[in-house]
Order: sequence, then structure tokens, then C-alpha cells
Amino acid sequence: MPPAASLRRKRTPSFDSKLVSLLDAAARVFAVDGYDKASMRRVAGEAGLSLAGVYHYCAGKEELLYYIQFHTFDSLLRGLEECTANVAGPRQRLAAAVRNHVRHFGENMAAFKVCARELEALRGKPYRDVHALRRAYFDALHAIVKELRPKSGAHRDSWLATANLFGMINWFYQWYGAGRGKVALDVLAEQQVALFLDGYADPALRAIRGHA
Amino acid sequence: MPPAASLRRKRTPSFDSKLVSLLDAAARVFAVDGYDKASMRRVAGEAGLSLAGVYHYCAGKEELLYYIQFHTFDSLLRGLEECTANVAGPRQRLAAAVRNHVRHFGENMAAFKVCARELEALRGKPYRDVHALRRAYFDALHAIVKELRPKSGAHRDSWLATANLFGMINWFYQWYGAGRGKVALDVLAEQQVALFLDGYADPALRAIRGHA
DNA sequence: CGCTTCCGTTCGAACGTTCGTTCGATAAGT
DNA sequence: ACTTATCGAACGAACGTTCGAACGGAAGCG
Repeated sequence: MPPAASLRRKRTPSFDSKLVSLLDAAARVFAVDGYDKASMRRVAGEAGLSLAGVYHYCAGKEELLYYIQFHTFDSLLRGLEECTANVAGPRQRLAAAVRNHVRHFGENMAAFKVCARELEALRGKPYRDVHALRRAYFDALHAIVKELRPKSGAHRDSWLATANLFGMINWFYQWYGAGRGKVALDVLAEQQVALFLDGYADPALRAIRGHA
Repeated sequence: MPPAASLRRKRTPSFDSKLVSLLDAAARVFAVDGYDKASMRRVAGEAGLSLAGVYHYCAGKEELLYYIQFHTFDSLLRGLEECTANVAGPRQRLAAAVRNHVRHFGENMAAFKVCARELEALRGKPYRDVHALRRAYFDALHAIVKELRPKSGAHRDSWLATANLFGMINWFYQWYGAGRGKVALDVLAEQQVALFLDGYADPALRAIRGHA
């Protein structure tokens, strides 16, 4: 599946499949070296192509990054819409959303790392295209958060809470898979939802609200 | 204050102050362009020096990044120790810690952005030096989190909770200062602590624990 | 079938640019 | 005179990208 409907003339079935594997290789290289430091020669090597061969499948380095980011956020957004469509309560909808996010991460760790780290590497229209998807994804999660807005304790900011939720579920690419990575992804998602909804503190101690 | 006690022979008072302003300029350039893409020519321009002049104050590009990261985490850790030394309850200790983190961020936004984004850019001993500071900082926060461990509901993981707390307070460099940045930093810190401790959900709805 | 033509695919080699770094010289301060 | 500070100019390496040529299979035609 090509990430964006490009205006390419000829697309053999083998062309598309090789493009996908090229994007996979590029995501791996970008994830390890970082987009700027990564070289097209290394991408070519990882993809089993010559340097010039890469340019048969893409217009350049920037387009590779654009494809990776667009495809990642697009499938993330589609997955979110699917898995929250028939779920009733706001708590369950949020749980499904976080599960979708964490699972997508687990299935495509390299691309996610690239998306989390290189958000500002693109410029112009490619940036705006990806930004629109990001915005749509954020708004979708924000809408779910707003649904469970507490009527009591009205001094909570749903936007800020959503931003912090993104902090939780986007930051863990930094530590997952290195030493402490034994946690199963579904367990992780569940704990993150529980932490976001109910907090970490002991309910018994919650009465003493810290201002003593 | 020079970030690390280097084995430099002569250090005029003016040398140190110019090094600090060079590091400031480098942090700004690294924050905007990213470490790899940023050029020493741009750093020199931002610092009001010629390209060759920069190399009178540092050994190279890597050392600039090392100084920035080391100094940032070092002052972050020192600030944490200071501001939690005479605070009693675990909730207040956590609140003080997050306030310290967020305030440091606000005072040195560029350096923080660099530290959050370029954690894996260094290699060898410089990396290990910074990593030791990062680890010490994480352990200090983890210790605070463990203090408020709930005895009931024992299925919570304090390490995981701390990692997610870091996600909240490290991720907001992504959105702070762009459009929605009207929130005061102390208010932000307070909301983050409240979210981490008590969660976002309405206590009234908390009885229906989502499994209906 | 044999031959030619075309097109998707792949590559080695090179081009022009930018990068981090170094060198030697020139002032300025003590 | 000696050290510090500063700079213009250059070096070698690595980068993204391009070009022209070769290979290979499918289609058109006798």
C-alpha cells in the first residue's frame, strides 16, 4: 500500500512492494541514526539497492520521510476511528484509543520513533499535510477526553490533560525495548489509561490534599 | 559557570563568560535546527564570532553538545535536591520536584529542547557521563514516587508510573510556546502533579470502573 | 519462430555543495 | 617578548542528487 496517492505514472505490483520495503529500510535507518545524520547510502544498503537505485522509487530523502510520517499517522487515525466506533462509555473509548496507539507503536517501532522525533524536519506542503493528520488525531483523542470531563472539580483543563496524555504515550519510545522493556504492550496501555484516569496516589491518602 | 571542569590550562574570567554565551548560542541553534543539521558556521554567527573563533573556546561540535547536556542535567539535579530537602509529605515533595523541572525548562527552553531531543547523539565517555546524571535524576524522582505508593490497589508499578511522569513533563517542549502557550509554568506544573496523583476522571464516575 | 523495439530496473561514476576542522597570520593586552 | 583572542582561507571528507549506460523481459512484426 503506497502511503500517499502519488502522481506516479506506472506502478507495477512489484514496484509498490519494493517501495514499501524501501520505506521500511529507511524507517529503520532514520530511527537509529536520526533523519539528518542518516545517509541515503546507508538506506540503500539496508534496502539491498544501490545508491542510484533508491532514486528509482522516490524523489529524494525528504519524500522518504514524508511517506513514513504520512503513512504512520494515517493508519494511526484510521485505527482509532475503527476501534472506537462501537464502544460506548468514555472510559472504554479512551482505553481502546490508547490500546490502538500502543499497538501501532509495537508493530512499527522504527517508524514511530521517526515520527516522534522528526516532527519538524519537513517544510512547506509536506509538513502541512502531515500536520493536518496530527491535528486530526489529537482532536479525536481530545474529544474522547472531553467526554469524561468531571463536572465536579471544574478547574481541570481538557486540552492540557490531552497534551499530557500524549506525553505519556509518545515518550515511551525513549525507554521501551531497552532493559526495562519486559512489559507487555497491552499491560502498558492499561496502566497508562488507569494512571491518566485515576492517578497514582492512594485513594485513602487522597483526603489530605497536600496543603497541610 | 563552566558546565564541566575541563582540563583547560588558562581560564581568564572573560574566557568563561564568553564560553557561556557561546553555549547559549549553540543551544539556540541546536534547538531550532537540530544537532545534526545545525552548522558551526551558524553557531558562530549567533555567538558573534567567526567560524575559527569558536574553536578557541571549545574542542568541537560534540563538546558543545556535551557541555549543554551536562550543565542542564547537573543544574536540574542540584535544583531537585535543594527544593525537596526540607519538604515533608510525599505529595509536596513531588509537587516541588515537578515545579523545579518545569521552572528549569522555562528558564532555559533551548537547552531543554536539545536535551530532550538529542539524548542519543553523543557516544562513548561523554554519553556515559550524561547518562549517569540522567539516571541519578530519574532515580531521585522514582524515589519520591515510591514514597507515595498506594498500599491498596497494589497492582501499580512505580517504575512505570515514573516513566510516564517523565513523559508528561518532558514532552511538553513539543507544544509549549506555540499558540496554546498562554499557560503559566507554575500552573502547568500544578496541573501535571494533580493529574499524576489523582487522575483526570470524575470521582463520581469512578465507581463504574469501565468494565460494564 | 527470430528479430527488433521498448520500457522498467539497476548500477558505477561523477558533480556540486556543505560540513567540521585546521593553519598561519594579525592585532591587543600584559 | 609572550600569551590570548580573533580571523580569512583553505582542506579533506561526506553528503544528496544526477547522468548515461547496461541488463532483462514483454510486446510488435516479419
